[in-house]
Amino acid sequence: MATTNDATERAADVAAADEGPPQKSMTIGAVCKGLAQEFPDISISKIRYLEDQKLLNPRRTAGGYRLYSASDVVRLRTILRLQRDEFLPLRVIRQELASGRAADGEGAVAATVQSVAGKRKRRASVSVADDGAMYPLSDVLEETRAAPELVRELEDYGVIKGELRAGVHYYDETEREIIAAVTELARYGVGGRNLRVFRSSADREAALLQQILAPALRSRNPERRKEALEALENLAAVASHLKHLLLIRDLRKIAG
Amino acid sequence: MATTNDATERAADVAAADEGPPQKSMTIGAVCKGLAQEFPDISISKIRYLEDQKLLNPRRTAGGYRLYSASDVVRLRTILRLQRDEFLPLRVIRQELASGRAADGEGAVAATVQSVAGKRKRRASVSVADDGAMYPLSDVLEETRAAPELVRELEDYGVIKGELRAGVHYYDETEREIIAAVTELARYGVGGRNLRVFRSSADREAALLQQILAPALRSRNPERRKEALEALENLAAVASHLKHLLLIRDLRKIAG
DNA sequence: TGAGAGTCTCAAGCTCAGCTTGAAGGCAAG
DNA sequence: CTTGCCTTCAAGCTGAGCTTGAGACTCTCA
Repeated sequence: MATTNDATERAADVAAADEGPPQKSMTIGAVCKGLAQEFPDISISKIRYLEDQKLLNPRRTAGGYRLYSASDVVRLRTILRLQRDEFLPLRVIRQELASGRAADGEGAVAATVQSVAGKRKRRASVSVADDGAMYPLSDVLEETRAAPELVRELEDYGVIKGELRAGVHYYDETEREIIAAVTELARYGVGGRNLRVFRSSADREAALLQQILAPALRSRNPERRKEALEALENLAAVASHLKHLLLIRDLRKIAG
Repeated sequence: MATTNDATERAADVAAADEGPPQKSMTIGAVCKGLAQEFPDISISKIRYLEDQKLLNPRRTAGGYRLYSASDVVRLRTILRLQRDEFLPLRVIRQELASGRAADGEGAVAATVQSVAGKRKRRASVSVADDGAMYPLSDVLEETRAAPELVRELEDYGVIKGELRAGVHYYDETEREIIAAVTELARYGVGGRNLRVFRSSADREAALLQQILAPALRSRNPERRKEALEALENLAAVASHLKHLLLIRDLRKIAG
């Protein structure tokens, strides 16, 4: 794993956009550190492996050190995203990149309209297992176009909590999606106080599922525990689907 | 690999015989042979493996032989397609199926290479707009493999109501899916009485959405009413997603 | 009422993708 | 010249996704 520290300083301005045109290459350690927030399971050896597999091809110093340009980093981010969110094998990612079909979501710049265009639309499956990726508040606000006070409201209600690191609020993937969803609801006039309805039912359902799986979850046998966690994931998926169906059923009456 | 031969012929009508409705279940060998065209790397052991991984759950004969119904075969095809064309790992496919996000694309035959892209067929699995299709109880029971008393229980609880036509109970698409979901939950030990939790929260959320869209829904202007219905669909989708996220968030605490 | 094709379970094994680890050493900069 | 980051290369590890027997049972048909 990266054991850098002062290299971090250089890494900090991964996406900084004030420097002149060229030449802000980073060493492998800096790149790794810079991406660690979004991709917690990144590692130096993994980056090297990706190069070995012909997915990257950074410049080198005279002495043989890898030097990553900004676009190299973008490419790497794309690779990691395709791998984590779209479940594509490296062999396929290589082809997608080669055929120019890459297109990073939002990325470092612009980001007008999330588009994603005619790409494959598979959402990152939300799972009980947390991969640990964290996003700074500023990114979340920009991506979701959420009102800052709405985020505060959510924190006040205890719906999200974030994490304070070095003076910056960070949120995980789920929290980011919650913010996006609530923002969407707000556009239709569903205000913050109405969220209690959602929150309390989620709490009650979670308690129900917990009760059912409690014995297995408390088991000391890791095998059994793992099975219980998988069951939990499936139960959550089915339960959510059922809730959706019931809602639809109710709404149908309303709609006429 | 497929080791079938003429037995396949017999297998086709294993359970046909005297029953009225066309319930033609097939043995594993017949299923395998039938899918071999579209999926050359299918095999009997693979189908069994998928069941082991909780992706399939066919009926059994008294002697323990697996019997695949038409919908089992559809499900299997969907699994194989998601695996081959979308590169999804089984763990994710399981979730997609559990949450009803699957939806098979007609597909008939051939379709080799299937050049990615295209195919944006959005087939909204569940919509507020009812297409009116109805299914007789017998079909629903066979497809969902639900216990008949569970269906009665659901009717008693007012979760589904069905329709009585010529002495036969008919259910719409949504009701059928509700039955399937509840059956799935039952497999994990979530009993009928627990459904109150889901039902009441759905009711409350529906009431909330209705309240918000009431003016527009009551409008005499058909244009405005149509917009309101669309908004209702979107709201339902976002609300369901939000509920899912909140549930996940809660479960994460439980999981450790 | 067998004979024989088909199927069952269960445990062990196999292959490949996707990394990780360790050894042995070179580069960069205070 | 020392300290920490970097290099290559070979070997090893882990989990997903099956496959392969072994031994026993089931189903259909002559």
